[in-house]
Amino acid sequence: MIRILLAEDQNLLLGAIGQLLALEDDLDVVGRAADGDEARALIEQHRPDMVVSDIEMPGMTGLELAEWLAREHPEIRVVILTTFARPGYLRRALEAGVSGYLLKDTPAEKLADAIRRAQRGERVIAPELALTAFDAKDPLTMRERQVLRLAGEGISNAEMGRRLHLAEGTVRNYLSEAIGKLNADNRIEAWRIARDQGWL
Amino acid sequence: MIRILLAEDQNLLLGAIGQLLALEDDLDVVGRAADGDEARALIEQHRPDMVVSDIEMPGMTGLELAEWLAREHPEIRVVILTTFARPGYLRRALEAGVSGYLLKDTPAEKLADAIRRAQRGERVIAPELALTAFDAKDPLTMRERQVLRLAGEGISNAEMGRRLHLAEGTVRNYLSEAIGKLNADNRIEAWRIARDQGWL
DNA sequence: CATTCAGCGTGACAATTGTCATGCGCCAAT
DNA sequence: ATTGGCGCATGACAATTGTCACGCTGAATG
Repeated sequence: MIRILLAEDQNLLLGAIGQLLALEDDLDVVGRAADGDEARALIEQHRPDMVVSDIEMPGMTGLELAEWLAREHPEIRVVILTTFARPGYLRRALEAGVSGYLLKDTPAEKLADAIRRAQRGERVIAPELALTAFDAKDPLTMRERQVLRLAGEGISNAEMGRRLHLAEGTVRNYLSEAIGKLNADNRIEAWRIARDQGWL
Repeated sequence: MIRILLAEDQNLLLGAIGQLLALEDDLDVVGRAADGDEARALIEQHRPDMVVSDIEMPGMTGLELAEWLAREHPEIRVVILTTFARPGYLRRALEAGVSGYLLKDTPAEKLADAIRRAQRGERVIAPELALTAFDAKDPLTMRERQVLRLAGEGISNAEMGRRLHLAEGTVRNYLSEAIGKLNADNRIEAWRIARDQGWL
């Protein structure tokens, strides 16, 4: 019997796959969490064999959860289940030692099977992603990432300077660096590229 | 027996709620589609009592599907099931005469119930949205919408001018209009506001 | 049928954004 | 102990973006 904890912020999906997995007789869903912090609490309480988690959740993300598990409970396997085929996410997940990385458009029938394979020690990666895993490495520095994130929200250079305690010119410089590194033509394009790679 | 057709591009969710609904003995899932066009074909074929559809799908969106159903098969009820609490989406859905508008973070248990109520003729709206339905109406003109969409992809004014066969100054003007109407400070903020309202 | 008004289109000018050269400190490799 | 590279920080200058005043059209209103 594989004891599973689910973390997924979309309630409908949380409930639906919960029921789906509960129908399998070798799987037992011991807990359901709607965000990373709740997941962590339930993990301490139930000590499941495996955590199946979304990435983008309020509070602690699935990647942070995976990294925390690798440190604190390395015996608990992790399967990431996400909408986003972002290379940077996969890379980070693999670096956290996850056993699986599946996309939410996997057919439902395959999920239980993937979980079993992961539990047996196999590493289960969505085939669309297996290739792209090791292409580009994040070239951004912390400062560049900061300004890019803010730029994506439509914040002006002047305002960024104020928030980060930098001269406006400095902010412009980081943005320009980022735009250059990402081969973009402006901040918006740069932001989209970085986001799609999972670098923000 | 309520005969249902599901349209949802996230396969996992499509399969999971399909199974979930099939467990109810007064509900029958007669077809599953992964995009709007497939949904339309299956509707012609099966003539379900109700269509449960996502909004953002490749090809024909759920809103377009709802509008088409209102014209071609007004007897078929529509329930929209989406991630996005965007007022503009709800408004448009209601104008297409849908019977329900639910968010994907509804607990799974409530879904079947909402479907039954919708089938009985009730109009089921996610409570978070019931209020916001009739606040702001889309103030954008077609041109403004066009340039805003392109701006959101990081396209420069010059390039937009080329694509739309307009002088660069004209493009700048539409953007400026849009920024003004939306009370934004720049194109990015304007784009985000419009998108969050469901106006793009 | 005159008038008003909204949408489309434009260019001049102002403000913001992007690029580049430069300097500083730190650390790792010679 | 140097040297070279990288990240951080800045300002001058160039390019792009944002604002405004304006003209044109057609549809709606009186």
